Amino acid sequence: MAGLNERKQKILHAVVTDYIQTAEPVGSRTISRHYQIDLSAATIRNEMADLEELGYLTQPHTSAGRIPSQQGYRFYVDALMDATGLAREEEEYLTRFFMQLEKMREIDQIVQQTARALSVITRYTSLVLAPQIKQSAFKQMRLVPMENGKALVVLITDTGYIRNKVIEMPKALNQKEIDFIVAYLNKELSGQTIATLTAARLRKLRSDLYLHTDILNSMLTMLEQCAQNPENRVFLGGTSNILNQPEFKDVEKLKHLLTLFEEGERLTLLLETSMDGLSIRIGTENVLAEMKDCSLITASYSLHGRPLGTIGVLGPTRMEYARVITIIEEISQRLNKLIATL
Amino acid sequence: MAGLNERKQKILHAVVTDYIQTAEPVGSRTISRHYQIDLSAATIRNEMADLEELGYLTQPHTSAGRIPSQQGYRFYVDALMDATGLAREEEEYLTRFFMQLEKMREIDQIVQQTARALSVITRYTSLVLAPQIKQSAFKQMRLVPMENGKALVVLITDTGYIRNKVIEMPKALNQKEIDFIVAYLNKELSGQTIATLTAARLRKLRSDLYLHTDILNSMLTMLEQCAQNPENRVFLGGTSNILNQPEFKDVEKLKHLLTLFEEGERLTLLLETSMDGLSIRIGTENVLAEMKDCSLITASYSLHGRPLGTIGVLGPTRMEYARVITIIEEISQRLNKLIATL
DNA sequence: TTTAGCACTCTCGGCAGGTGAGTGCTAAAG
DNA sequence: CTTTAGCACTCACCTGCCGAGAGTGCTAAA
Repeated sequence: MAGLNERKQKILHAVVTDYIQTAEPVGSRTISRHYQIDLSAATIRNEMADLEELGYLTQPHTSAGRIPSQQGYRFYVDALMDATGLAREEEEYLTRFFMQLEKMREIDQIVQQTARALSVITRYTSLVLAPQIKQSAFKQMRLVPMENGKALVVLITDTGYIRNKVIEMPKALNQKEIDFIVAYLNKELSGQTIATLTAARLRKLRSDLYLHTDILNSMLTMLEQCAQNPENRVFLGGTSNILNQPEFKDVEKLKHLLTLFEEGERLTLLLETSMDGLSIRIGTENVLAEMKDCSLITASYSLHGRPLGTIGVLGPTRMEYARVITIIEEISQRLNKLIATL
Repeated sequence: MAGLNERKQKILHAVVTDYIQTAEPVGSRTISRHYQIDLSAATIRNEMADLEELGYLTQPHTSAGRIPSQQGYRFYVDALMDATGLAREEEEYLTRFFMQLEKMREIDQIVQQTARALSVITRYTSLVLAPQIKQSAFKQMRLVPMENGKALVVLITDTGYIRNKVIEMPKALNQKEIDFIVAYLNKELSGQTIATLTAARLRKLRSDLYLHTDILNSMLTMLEQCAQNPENRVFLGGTSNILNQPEFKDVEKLKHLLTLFEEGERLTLLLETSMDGLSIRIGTENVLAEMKDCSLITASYSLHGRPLGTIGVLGPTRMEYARVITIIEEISQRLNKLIATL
């Protein structure tokens, strides 16, 4: 498998690079002229025939140039690709962008804006997965009395979520009682994730606060809803960018992708399976059939080492891997820093 | 202009109906056979030639059938179209959907879900404009002290927005002072829209509460942000539905539309100009150049007679006008009722 | 082992011819 | 005067064909 001598690697590198730029099958002549490989077209032809037999290249038809196969891209990404830095204008754009972002305190907005920036800067479609409320830790919970027997429950998590819910307040409570309940809940729950609210734990809370069962129930209902309701956590950016790729001039393919983009649950699942560091899925390495002609590059972002969500870029298999990887890693790092300050 | 005798109207009606269904140019034979018009194809041909000369029909090329012109659709919508009721399954779907919706109390979610339902049921792309915070009236404002010198401002509007902002609390205030400030603000502002907060009004508030300038400033900052920050208020549903329309098999057209879909500000502007009852814009009647081959049907929804936002359906000019209009009117009415209960 | 040369293959664009749907016009029928 | 049948005509679309061009594989020489 790794049995590619240096010359073959050079040629494969040239083919991939060229094809990524032009989207046209690459011929032997092109390579011998445009790349620093001092070999004649004929020699390169022989090598390319070998590379095809080994599975790294394919021919769309007999008398066309070669294009990288999925295996070819994989080898390129694993062994050949040269790391690139951020371009200066990219760097500046990001700095400006994150300065804007610091003003926002709510994670929803941050995530949505990140998706936008990611697609603008890469010129591909971006997918961003927001943190799961369920896996977020309590920071604070508050109860705000309102008029006509209602009250507002406010929940703030360490991941930057602020969630409100209006509840009925079964009987009038004075401020002292409210303070007591809230203080108790905060003491008990602070720092724990919502998912750890097991039935046993709930029983304990209920018995500790047996004097205020009604109001406690209402507040806990909100938590349960947060734990159960799987709200849409995926944000897209630059959907129209796929139309710039010649491989998607076919309307049928497009339809499959655009339809997928509207299926929040499946996208969530997809991104949840990529929560560990950088991941590159090429073509059929993607589980979703709709993405068999695409590559997806993802990186996770985290708070205190705990992974919260994923940012990703989707493009054709003919993607500018090196550039996108650099950008994604940069953004995920900056996002980490930002979230730590929430 | 209105000089169409009954026979011509019947024929125009038949052409539009047929073309809406098939998307193929309609020939004279088709009409004479499939519609209750007891005329030979030849007669219909003559009438169709007249209709073309009058501008209601066009021919894609000399020896093809006729398709309605923009003017043809306009006449159809204004005079010919027969009103249809909701299909039973549509009715059932809507009832079920709005029962779900009643559980949600926040307007953002309601609006987003409405966009989804609208696109599912019409099988076109839907656009929904959420109420403007600025034009919403205060219901309540609250200040919740938090640890380490911070506090949470909560704003609730009559349109169902709940907005939070964490602010610095300049000096420690006791509960009594907080209660006083909040009570005063609520008394002063209740029932008024945020946009009415003129400079003069703000001055009065500041002088009335001169003892608490710092905290007041922080709270008012939030209101100013609500008034200024034009957040994205447009929600889309069923974007991929445009791909089912044969008129959009051309990737270039698609690109223009999809790009437009990402431009929130322009969409907002578009929908804001349709805030009065039902509106039907056919082809170039739409201001946006990207929509010159589309029709947009919109209806506004309101609270106590005050229009809050718009729901709309976007399709090709060859749209099922009657069906879509019925659905849009139904949904906007149900939405009105729902919002009144918030 | 590399390279030059050459025949071969395949795509693509343009062109010709046939087909079919639908028209406009004319003249006869009502 | 209106309607209808008939017929020639037009145009899109499909098919097959041809030549050009790009690129290959193979062979034989360097």
